[in-house]
Amino acid sequence: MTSIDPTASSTPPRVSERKTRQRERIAHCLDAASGFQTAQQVYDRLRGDGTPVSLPTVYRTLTAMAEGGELDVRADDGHSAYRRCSPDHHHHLVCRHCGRTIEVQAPSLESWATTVGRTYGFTDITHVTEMSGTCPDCQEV
Amino acid sequence: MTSIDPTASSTPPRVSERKTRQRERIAHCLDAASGFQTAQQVYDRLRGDGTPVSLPTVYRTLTAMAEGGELDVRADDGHSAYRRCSPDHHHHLVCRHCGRTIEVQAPSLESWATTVGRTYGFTDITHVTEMSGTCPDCQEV
DNA sequence: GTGTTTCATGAGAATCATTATCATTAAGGC
DNA sequence: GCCTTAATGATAATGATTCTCATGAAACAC
Repeated sequence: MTSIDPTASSTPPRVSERKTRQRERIAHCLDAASGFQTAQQVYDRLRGDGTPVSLPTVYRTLTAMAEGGELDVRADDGHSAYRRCSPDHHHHLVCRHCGRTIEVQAPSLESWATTVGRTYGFTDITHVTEMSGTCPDCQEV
Repeated sequence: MTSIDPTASSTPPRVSERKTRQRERIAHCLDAASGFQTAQQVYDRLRGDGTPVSLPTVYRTLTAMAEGGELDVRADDGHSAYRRCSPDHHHHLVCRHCGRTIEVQAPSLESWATTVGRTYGFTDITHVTEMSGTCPDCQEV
């Protein structure tokens, strides 16, 4: 009944990612910004640059990138904001005034987190640290 | 034209917080849960308990509590989720399966964050750390 | 280069969480 | 108990995000 026709070309499930101009531009827009951006901001910026793109495409692309681990997501008031994030583990130091973001490596934190987790019987520990402060440029009054 | 009547009683701006049954119940609902809850979840739960409350009230109360620093906010997919959070500084250890949350004190982290921030010229450093893992109860297969 | 397949895009509508409006209710102080 | 005023609830409105489906363009085979 449910036998599969062996002559049929069994197309393996493919999750291809076609390279389109829109995706390139969206990725580039995220690279250029140092902080979080909402989908609407990315959209406005691209339209301002003369890149033809639609809002649904921006949403789709951002969501896909976030699922692929390329982006950090944050709740910014009622809506989501996205930030480029290198795949290797690290932490962030964010200026709370201008939004400038610095990625920080912190090997000592890794072992610390694992130790703390073990204390409570937790395994498979991962962690995220965000630091906020005032950056040098924003300290001048 | 636009002069203000000096005889009018100049009521000073007051920000009082009246104690109502709804607010008590919402706060209690947050205390009872160990993890994040959305406004809708809080609403459903209270209605299930027979507490008469409206969705706008839940939203208003959660927003007010979050602004008052009593709650943590997180983007859960498209909507916001709230979690009770004691006012003194601490960190969280969250089970990624059942959502159970443990608050962890970590004095050494404080000085570490400040040091890292200073390295980059940042001042007034604050930080947030979230650890995820598998709790003992969820490890049994 | 041309044809074919299939995924990505865009325009618009639809969905759904969240917020605003406003009449009504009930705290808190007298 | 009365008064003032903030809180609530019902409903509508807002607005971000997602869905639908027809069209356009990559990727690939020939």
